[in-house]
Amino acid sequence: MLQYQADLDRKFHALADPTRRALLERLGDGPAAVSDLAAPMDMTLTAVMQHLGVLEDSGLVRTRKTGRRRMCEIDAFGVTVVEEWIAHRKAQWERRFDRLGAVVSEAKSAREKRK
Amino acid sequence: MLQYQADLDRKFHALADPTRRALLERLGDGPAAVSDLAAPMDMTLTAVMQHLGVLEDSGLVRTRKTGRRRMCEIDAFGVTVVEEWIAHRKAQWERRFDRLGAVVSEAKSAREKRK
DNA sequence: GCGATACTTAAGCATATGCTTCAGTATCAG
DNA sequence: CTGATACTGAAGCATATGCTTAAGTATCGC
Repeated sequence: MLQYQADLDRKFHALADPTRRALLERLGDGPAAVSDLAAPMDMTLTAVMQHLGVLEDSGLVRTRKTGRRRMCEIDAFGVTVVEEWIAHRKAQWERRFDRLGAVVSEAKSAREKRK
Repeated sequence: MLQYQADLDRKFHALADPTRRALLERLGDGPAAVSDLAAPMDMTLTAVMQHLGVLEDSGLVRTRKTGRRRMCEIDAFGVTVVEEWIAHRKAQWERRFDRLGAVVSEAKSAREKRK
């Protein structure tokens, strides 16, 4: 549970940066090497490497070294926890709205009866 | 578009903290005053207020002052952008997997033909 | 009115984040 | 072999974050 929270922390944090989201979008088209990812970015290779480090630690991206290049790719299952957390929250809110709705219609039918 | 990115930044950042996620879960049961939210937390009221400030700035929570109390509630539409961003990414990855699948089956039928 | 309640504001502080530069090390290509 | 390429690692630095304490202000309940 503690580990679960830490995982969500890392994943939401990883997603909370426009550069990292751009990297994920680029990686959505397919695997790429660090320098390919860095080329269009307006910052140093080192900075991009650090962002990739955050993404990898969060489990959203996997990388492996081949020769002198490090290939990066999306870990498609990485976002699942995030998706599920949001889905659960929405379900909770909707249950509440349903109950509110029930109360409202009860009140309404009570008014009907008095007629 | 710039504003869109900043909005995602704020929302993902707001969600990247266990205390703030706990506040959202609590608010999922219905509106509550700041001190009610702070009571079960292991930190000062001021700290909880600051977390609520982050949540409100991000558009995930709305608050209004009634008397000396400040009531807080979920803004159910606040997460929509976040949900959609994730949905779009997943769709992108899946399109890619489909194309990969197509390539694989083309190669396979090419092998079949050679038989 | 007046003390208790519910925030509010400001300041301070330790740590984390997002960058940079610079000096490596490990491949690869000719 | 040798120079270019592709990272890697360590510092350093400005700003942001997550907290705290302390001193307000504005209701509320008796």
